[in-house]
Amino acid sequence: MHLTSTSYAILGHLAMQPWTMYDLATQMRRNVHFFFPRAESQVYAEPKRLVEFGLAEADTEMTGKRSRTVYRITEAGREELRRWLASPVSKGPQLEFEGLMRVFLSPFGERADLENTLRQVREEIDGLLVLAERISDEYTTGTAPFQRYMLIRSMVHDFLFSFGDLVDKWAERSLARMAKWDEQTPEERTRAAVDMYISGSRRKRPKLPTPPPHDFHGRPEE
Amino acid sequence: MHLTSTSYAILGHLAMQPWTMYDLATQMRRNVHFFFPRAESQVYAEPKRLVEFGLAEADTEMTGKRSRTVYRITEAGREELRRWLASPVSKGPQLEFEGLMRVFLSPFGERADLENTLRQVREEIDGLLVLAERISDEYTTGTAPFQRYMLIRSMVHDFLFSFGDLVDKWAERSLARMAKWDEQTPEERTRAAVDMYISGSRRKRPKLPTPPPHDFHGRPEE
DNA sequence: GACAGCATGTAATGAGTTACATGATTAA
DNA sequence: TTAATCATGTAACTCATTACATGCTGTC
Repeated sequence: MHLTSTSYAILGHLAMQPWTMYDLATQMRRNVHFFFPRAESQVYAEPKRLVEFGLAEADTEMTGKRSRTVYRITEAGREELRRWLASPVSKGPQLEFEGLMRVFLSPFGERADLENTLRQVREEIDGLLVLAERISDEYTTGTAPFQRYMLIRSMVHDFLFSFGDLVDKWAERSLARMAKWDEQTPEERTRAAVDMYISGSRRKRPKLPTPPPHDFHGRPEE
Repeated sequence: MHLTSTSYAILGHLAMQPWTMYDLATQMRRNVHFFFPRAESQVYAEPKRLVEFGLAEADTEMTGKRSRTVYRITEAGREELRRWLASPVSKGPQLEFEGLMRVFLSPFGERADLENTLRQVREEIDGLLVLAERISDEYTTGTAPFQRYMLIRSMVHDFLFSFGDLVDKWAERSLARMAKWDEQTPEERTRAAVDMYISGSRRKRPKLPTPPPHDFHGRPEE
């Protein structure tokens, strides 16, 4: 039996309480979608594998004519989950950010394209921010379904909100920087870029010369 | 012809200057690895496709007995790149963070496991921080090979450093929160979690009741 | 009577990864 | 002469995605 981290995500959800696959899909969307996205078809495939390995069991009930299969974790499943949680993390945070690739390559397009990209990034990240806000409300007002895990969920929320906020603020200040370009001399623009590098640095030590200025497309200026 | 965003990443690199596939792999690692990771085998497959579509051309030279194939972009390639840069972003930032999944599921394991996970996260993110620092130095001292793109590269750096810093700081403060648990009453722990939710919120409005406290494993306390 | 939501899938496809393989050149 | 780096791949796989398909149930 080979379990992927997707398997453990599902197994972990079953550790909270029994769910139908439909519920599992809903929970995955709500809980982990923004840092562990999986297609629904995956979510529908995994519980069967877990049953196959004896890590979960299925109970089928009837709601009128329609069947409902509820999956629940077994003791072996809990054991396996504990084992996994004690094992080392297999990889660090992976980011896949096409928008940033477009920023990186923006000198080969129009300046307006970069503005559009940054605006689209802000729109895209709004989904995360809205969900985080909603869940935050639920926990603080005591209406969240898993109130009992709040200690830990608040940590996850902390990360997610920080991330969403970072993306939004970054795009915002990048647009603000662009807006200033017109009224800046080439030297001022270059200076601003250097400052960016200096402020985004752990050891804040003084940096030395200022390189010659170039414009948006990378052409020498002055 | 169907180009993926990987194709455009390679095409975009060729827009800077001609490269061998080996160089391309090196550049991808240096420039975009942390927000657009691709296996080397991919990098070696793409240029051939670009040539096939007339977006790039290959020149083979000889270094002694060994052949070197240098790929360069064509006018059609630049055109296609411009077209892509003007098209809408296909997806927002995708995060895949197994470590956070482990945090989310930590109530089903030991507290020590969570500590280990957070420490491993800090170790993992160090690679990004180190690279960002190195490149930052190059640009500010004027020794970077693509100094002319500094205006834009500083935006990319801004994001990347902010992200790395966020991950590191988040793991750090989470460990700090855990360390305090022992000397806190259940109410204080719960209060701290609620505060986390409130501070990680865009509209800072007062929140209402404090729900009953639970311990790390989600068991009711007091 | 219609529509949103519940519930469960399959089939085809594909992009990308892992692991391996090979040999030349250059600097220490 | 040994190791690092240059240089270029292939084969097998696998995880996951997209798109589609079906039909029931409860509510407005």
